Amino acid sequence: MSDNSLDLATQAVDLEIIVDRARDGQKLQLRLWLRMLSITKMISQEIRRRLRIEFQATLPQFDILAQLYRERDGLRLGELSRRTMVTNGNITGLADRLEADGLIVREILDGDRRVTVAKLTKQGRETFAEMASAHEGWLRELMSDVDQDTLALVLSQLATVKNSASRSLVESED
Amino acid sequence: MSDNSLDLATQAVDLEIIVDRARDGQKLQLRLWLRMLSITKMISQEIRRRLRIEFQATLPQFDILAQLYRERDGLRLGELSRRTMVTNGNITGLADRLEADGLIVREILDGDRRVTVAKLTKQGRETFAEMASAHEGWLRELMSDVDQDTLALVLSQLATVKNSASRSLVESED
DNA sequence: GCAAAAAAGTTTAGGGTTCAAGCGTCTGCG
DNA sequence: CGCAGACGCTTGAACCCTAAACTTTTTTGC
Repeated sequence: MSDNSLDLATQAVDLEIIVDRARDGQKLQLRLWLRMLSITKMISQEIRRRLRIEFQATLPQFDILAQLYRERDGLRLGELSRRTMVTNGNITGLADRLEADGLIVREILDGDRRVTVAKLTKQGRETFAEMASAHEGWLRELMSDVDQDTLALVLSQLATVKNSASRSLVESED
Repeated sequence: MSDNSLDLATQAVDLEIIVDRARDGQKLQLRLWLRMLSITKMISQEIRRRLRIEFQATLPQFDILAQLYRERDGLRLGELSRRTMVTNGNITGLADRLEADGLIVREILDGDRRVTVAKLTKQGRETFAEMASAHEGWLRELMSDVDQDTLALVLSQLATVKNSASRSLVESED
């Protein structure tokens, strides 16, 4: 179990925990991680496939449209990057393609010419509305064997996981 | 399911469903999906970052090494593709780079010259062992605020989600 | 005021991802 | 036998992704 042993005094204590854990059948963090990874890979491949076939769009594009859909006034590219967890440089190319497809427009903000704001066009709003509805249906379909109670439970437990990871990431920034 | 409402007769019916679900505070499937997506994105960005900094490796490369590590005799590229959920074409490039780095070797199978088998080199085994140990530690760190019972519970509930998605995918292949 | 620092986007280089098309290599069946 | 189709892998085109360097514009500190 790879105890990154630092100090002999705490070792004795830690060993008990380790033994208990070993008894339980192990590496729960690793197993949970691998399971989440395989599920999201499986589902997002399918979502990607359907978006491509039915809407000639990609998942990151859908993601950006979703953010803009609920912000009538548009969002600056940096904010878009933060919300979608996509790096800044990547936003540029995505916005280029969405703009070329006529789904969004880019406008330079008066008062600060460094800032670019992206917003949906009329066509962008209409197209996204269709996509979102289909997307929701696909998910209901993919999770149709899971009852509502379980869904709600997993949802809340995953909040714990998310908070743990968030905190860990913030704290390791020192 | 996919109610791309085509027909006015069914519309009225669908509306009731929508209203009921809205009352519950709904779209659990969608919310669960978005949560899983953001967690895996967050964690895998961090794992990627550390793999790059500490081992000059990428996550898919790590994934391939992991599969080969537990198969002393190596795996054919097609099998590798299936297990890692990476498309065939992609395996080629990944194997090219891993081979160039001296971590794996490719051998043509006697008896069927279409088949290529990849296996770890000595250096590959050693490097992977270090990576795996670090990787496991990172996950324990990222999930350190989640207690063991919760981990075990989420793990088992996610199995339900995974099975649902698997079944749904297989059945829609007709 | 003005140079230095910071902020917002873009560009670049190196991977990764998919799908579809291509090329050898087997194999089943007529 | 022989060859049509299946199989296993590689290639190519288009997109996504990241980090790091670079531009342009604005702010900050004297």
